[in-house]
Parts: sequence; C-alpha cells; structure tokens
Amino acid sequence: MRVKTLCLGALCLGDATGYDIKKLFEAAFNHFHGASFGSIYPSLKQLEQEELVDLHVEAGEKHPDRKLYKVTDSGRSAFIEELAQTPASEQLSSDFLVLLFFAHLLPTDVLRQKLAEIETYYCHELEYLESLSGCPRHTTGIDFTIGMGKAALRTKLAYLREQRDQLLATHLQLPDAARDEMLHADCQQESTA
Amino acid sequence: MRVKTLCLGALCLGDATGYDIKKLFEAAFNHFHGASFGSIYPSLKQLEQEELVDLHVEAGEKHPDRKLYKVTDSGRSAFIEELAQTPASEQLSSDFLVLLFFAHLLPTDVLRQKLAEIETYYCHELEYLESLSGCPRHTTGIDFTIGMGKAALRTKLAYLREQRDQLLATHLQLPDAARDEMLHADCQQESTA
DNA sequence: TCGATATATATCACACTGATATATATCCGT
DNA sequence: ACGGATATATATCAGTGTGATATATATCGA
Repeated sequence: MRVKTLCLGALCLGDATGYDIKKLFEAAFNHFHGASFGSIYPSLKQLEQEELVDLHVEAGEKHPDRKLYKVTDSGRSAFIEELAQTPASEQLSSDFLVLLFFAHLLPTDVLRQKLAEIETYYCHELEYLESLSGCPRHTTGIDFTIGMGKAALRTKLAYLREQRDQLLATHLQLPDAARDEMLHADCQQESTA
Repeated sequence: MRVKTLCLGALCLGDATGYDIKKLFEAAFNHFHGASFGSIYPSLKQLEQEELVDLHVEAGEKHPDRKLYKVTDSGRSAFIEELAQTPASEQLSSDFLVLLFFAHLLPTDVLRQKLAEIETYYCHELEYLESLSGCPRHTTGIDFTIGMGKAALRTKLAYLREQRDQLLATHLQLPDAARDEMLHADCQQESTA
C-alpha cells in the first residue's frame, strides 16, 4: 500500500498536517506499517494536485507555514475504493531472523546478545500495544489490529524464551569444521511454494 | 539489512548465480525477507568490484552468460563482521492490518472477503513452512527461523478465526452515522513509545 | 509442434527511507 | 534569566529497493 493512500486514510479520520499524520502513524500504525516524512510530504502535495484533499495554510501567526489538510468528498470515495481493491497481504522484514539463519557463522556471545536485543524489542512493543488496549474510542477494527499484534508478539516472545537455551547450547558445541560443511538449503521436497 | 549483504551471505553457503540466489531467497527467506532481481544483480556487480566475490563466466556452452559467483576470504570475513554489527530488529508491513484499521469504512462483504483472503494466505505460508520442517541438513538457526514463523502464523490464524464472527457481527450493526463520528486515534495515555 | 514453464541476465521508472537542513516554541533545570 | 533539550513543522535528496519489462534459450508435456 502506498504512503499516499495511507495519508488519505489518515485524513479520513480528521483534518491534519503532515506532522500530525506522522505522529498518528507512529502511535497507531507503527507495528504494522511505516511511513517517513520523506514520503508523507510529497504524498500530500500530490493528493492536493489531484484534488483529493483541500489545503488551508495557516501563516503569519506564530508558526509560519502550518499546512492543514482536509479530505474532499472525492478523496473519501477514492480512499474507500482503493481500500476495497487492495489485496489483504503482509510481508515481514526481519534482520533478526536473517541473523538466526546465519547463526552458525557467529560467535556464541554475539548470538546471545542478538537474542537479548530482540527480547527487549519484543517486550517494548508488547508493553506499548498493551497500553493502547481498551480505549473506548477504538473501532472494532482497530482493536483487532492491536489484539493480533499482541497475540503474535506473545507467541514470538514465548518461542524465543523456550528455544534460547537449547539453541545456545547447541551453538557452543558446534565445531569450527561444521562451518565449512554448510551447503545450499535445497531441502524442500517440491511442496506448495 | 541490505540485499548486498544478503547476497554475500547466500554465497557463504555455496557458489551461485544471481538466479540461484533468488531461488534460495524464495525457498528459505521469503517469510522473513524479500529481494528482487532488480536489487540482486546490481548487488553482485558491486560485490565483485569490491573483491568480496569472484566471478567465473560460463559462456559458449548452451546458456550464454551464466555468471557463477564465489565468495572470497575477505568477503566471508566482511559478511561475518557485518552480521555481528547488524541490530536484531524486525518490521512488519501489513496491508491486511491497514485494511482492518479502516474496516468501518468498508462494506461488510468486502471485509469478509479480505478476512478470507488473509486466511488463505496464512494457511499457504504455514503449509509451506511445515513442508520445510525436519530436514536434517538444516542448522539449529535455520530450524529456529522456521519454528518461529510457524508459531507466529498459527497464532495469527487462530486469532483470526476466533475474532472473525464477532468482528463481522459488530460491523453489520454499525450505523452509517458512526462512520462520520470517527476521530483521531489519540487514545494513548503517554506510555512507553 | 506448440505453448508453458524454467533458466538466466539486465534495466528502469517509481517509491520509500533515513539523514540533513531550517526555523520557532516551549519546557525544565540551574 | 539563560541555555539546552525536546517538540512543532516543512522540505529535500542520495541511496536503496520493487515490480515490470525485455531478451534468449532450453525443456517438458499435451
């Protein structure tokens, strides 16, 4: 999904500046979709050119150049239509799992440190999602996103804690010679791709 | 993590062409990191210029221009060093959860269709990871990545199936007026960001 | 024999990130 | 009251990656 579409969606929740939209994404979207200023501001510019949003510049007073955007009727329709046409997919990008994939090439204490790092990361994410839970202003859909995020994090955290000791014990016993024995991962038995 | 680094890592498992690396990524990495030809081929070119890999062109016979890459000693060291310095992080990008976040703007049957789509997607992913399990050539680290992927998918699938009926029932009862009542998600009570 | 699929590389427009630059305002400690 | 940190607010850009497209040959099955 394009950042342009996300911005349009954010504006369907209420008028906002680019900065407001960034804050909204950080507060509510961060665990399932990122967006930076470098994509938000150009997106808003384009949306305005396409007349999907109106722009009201608040100049003179205090902050110069505060640009408040408001979605138009055609913008709202365009967003809903685009949502309906967006396939329901997802993609994980995990440096942590890449690290684990190549764990046999790392010293054991580095591996231990990476496991500790991701545990901290998962804990913080989980605490944050727990702090969001139970707000009466949330729609059922928003609660669903938070609930699924929490469920997935709890599972990953539990898996990490269950497997860690065994993983590190095996890793310590790994002879250096085994590192030269590593081959292509051609183990798939022509199954469903 | 850069695709360049991933390519170097792939070559630490054995000599390969760009095409082989793409296949390896699809078979083993797909559930936690993507990479396309458009990034793999330029990465290999760069790696060769930096002398982290050697290139052996197999021309003349049958396929012209088959470029087989082999990691050098300095390439192997560079990869291990870069791995050790890579922070253990991860980032989800989920169009599905964006869809759910804005579920109140969608017709109920479209929402139902999106839930069905993601269920199918999760099931296929899970079946694939199950087909990879138990290969004796896998390192402990590789088994860990597969195991965590399976655990997370099972949890998400269970959550989806548990919540779906309730979600759709609430959605059906949602009056159109409620769609104009939606506000900014300012519900966070200044907790750990 | 013909179409589909697999092998194999290359390129490019478009999109996004992460860093950087530029200001002002406000809050807090000393 | 001063100064530093943080927050508000926009803009730009080099570097990186995607997804599509182009180009060939080989192989497999109907």
